[in-house]
Amino acid sequence: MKLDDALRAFGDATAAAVKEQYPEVTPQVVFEAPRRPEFGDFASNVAFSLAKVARRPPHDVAKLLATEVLRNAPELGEIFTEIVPVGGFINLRLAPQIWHAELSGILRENESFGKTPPHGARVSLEFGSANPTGPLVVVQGRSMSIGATLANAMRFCGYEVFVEWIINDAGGQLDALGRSIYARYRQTFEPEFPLPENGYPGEYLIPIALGIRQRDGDRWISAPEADWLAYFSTAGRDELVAEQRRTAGRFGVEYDHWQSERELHDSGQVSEGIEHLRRLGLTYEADGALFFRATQFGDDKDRVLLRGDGRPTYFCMDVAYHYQKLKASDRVVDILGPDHHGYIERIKGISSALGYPGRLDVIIAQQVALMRGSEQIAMSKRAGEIVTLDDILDEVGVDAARFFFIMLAVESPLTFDLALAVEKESENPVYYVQYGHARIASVLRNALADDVAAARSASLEPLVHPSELSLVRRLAEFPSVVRGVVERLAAHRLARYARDVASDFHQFYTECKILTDERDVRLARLALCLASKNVLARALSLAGVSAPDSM
RNA sequence: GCGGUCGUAGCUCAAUUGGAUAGAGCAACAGGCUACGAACUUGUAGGUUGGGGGUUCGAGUCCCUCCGACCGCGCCA
Repeated sequence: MKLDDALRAFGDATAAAVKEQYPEVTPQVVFEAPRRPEFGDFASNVAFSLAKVARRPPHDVAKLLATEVLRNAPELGEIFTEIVPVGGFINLRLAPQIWHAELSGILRENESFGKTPPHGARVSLEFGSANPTGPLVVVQGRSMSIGATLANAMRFCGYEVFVEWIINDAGGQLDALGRSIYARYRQTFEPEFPLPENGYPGEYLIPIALGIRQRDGDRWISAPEADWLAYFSTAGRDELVAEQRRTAGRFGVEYDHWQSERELHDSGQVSEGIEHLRRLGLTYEADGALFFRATQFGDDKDRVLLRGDGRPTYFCMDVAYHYQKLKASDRVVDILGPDHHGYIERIKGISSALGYPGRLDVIIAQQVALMRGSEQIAMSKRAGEIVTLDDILDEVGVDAARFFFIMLAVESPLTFDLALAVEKESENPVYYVQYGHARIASVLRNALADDVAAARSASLEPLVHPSELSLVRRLAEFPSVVRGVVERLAAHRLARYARDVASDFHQFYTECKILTDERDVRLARLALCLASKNVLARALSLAGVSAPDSM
């Protein structure tokens, strides 16, 4: 019998017992995994919800239900080695053969274990987006790691996922970029030529300026700004976006769509969004500007769509952009930086206003502070002291970066210790997990090839040691962990789970010799190794981290 | 001032949306390789979940109120 069937059988029997005792209620019997292993494999808290109706303390109700269930369905006693009422909970422990069946299922499904077949639901995910005015920095690394992990987990759960990047190339900042590059261009002729105020002082613009000089020589020196501005800013945008794409690719993150903000304006999608809001009666004019009635949707202020001079605001563009995304998807998720949380109400207001309430989730990825050991790394854009994502990848590698960035819940500020991330020691969680995988691979190398082949269909009966059963139980959690990651948009659970799997494996390894002389035990343990390796590799790959066979 | 997020072991963080005696890692202390990778593992110690009040069978989680930290409050993007 399978685990799900066993739990369903117990749930049905419990529901029947409740019906019998308290005909007026139709209970929902759900099971949760208790925190402490002593409480068994699963527990139900039905008794708590019945306490009021029953006019008896939860513990008595639990006790009654437990005995009733066993009386009505004595065969459950075979499947559950323990059915104990404790303080209102009904704790269940499953017989080893249920776990054996679970393990053979994991082996059979192999790489698709935990995977949900495509069901057609579409999700749009936007993350990482940065202004096209410079290289990507740490905070985008965090946003991309979380976003890409969520995207992987969603695909694994059968969603059709669109990963999007928005290029903020329509505002005044692009003019500032153009002027900054122009200044760098002029400096190749007159070193004293000043950088513009509110410009971008980073030296990364110099190569772009040199490129222009190489192509065009001195033809822009005496030209008026109106002639060169669009040319310089567009050239800068193109180069910098290409650079950002390259970094994202190096980071293992693939985007389905790079959406230019200008394009949204040029294609008329912005006007379309405005018209839509106008038709819904959600706009009004005041002081020569067009406002969106954001206060109707929880914002503390109405927001400007079109300025007094008729130019659309950034928010206006975002309305249009989200309108497109909401039309095309069943769920839309934005991951924004910490300075944007004042923006959440506004953007969620759009979702409701456009007729898609509850479809939009906005996650704020909190700040990342950089350390190297005990030394704090200052980052000041103004002084040009920027630590780029590329710098970090050079220093710690993709695996450590991807793993560190998803380790914490998004809403917690993250301190990224570069020294720790390269440490090949126990305190580095990436190596801990990867070591687990490499260790399994090593055991499998040492085993006879025939044994490994035979293990896939071997009898699992010999697996009775607590550390063996704990490991199986852990592996069996994988599908629900991935589902939890998707439902709660909580990528950190995957990192934590990978750690737990590695930990349970190490404990099993320490307590049980795998390559023993007894063939049936050896094969069963090799089967457990195969399943563990598979689940570990799966979890790591969803996180974008490699699973090495040796290190 | 208004609004948001947060405050959990010495440090860094979890806690399955209200469940049991709040859990991990690191650091500290004491153990374990004539066993496949010791990059591992076992144990000990460490807590009034910022303070106070409330809601109920039950609160780290929900409500109120203080304290503290970070952030937002443009016809910027």
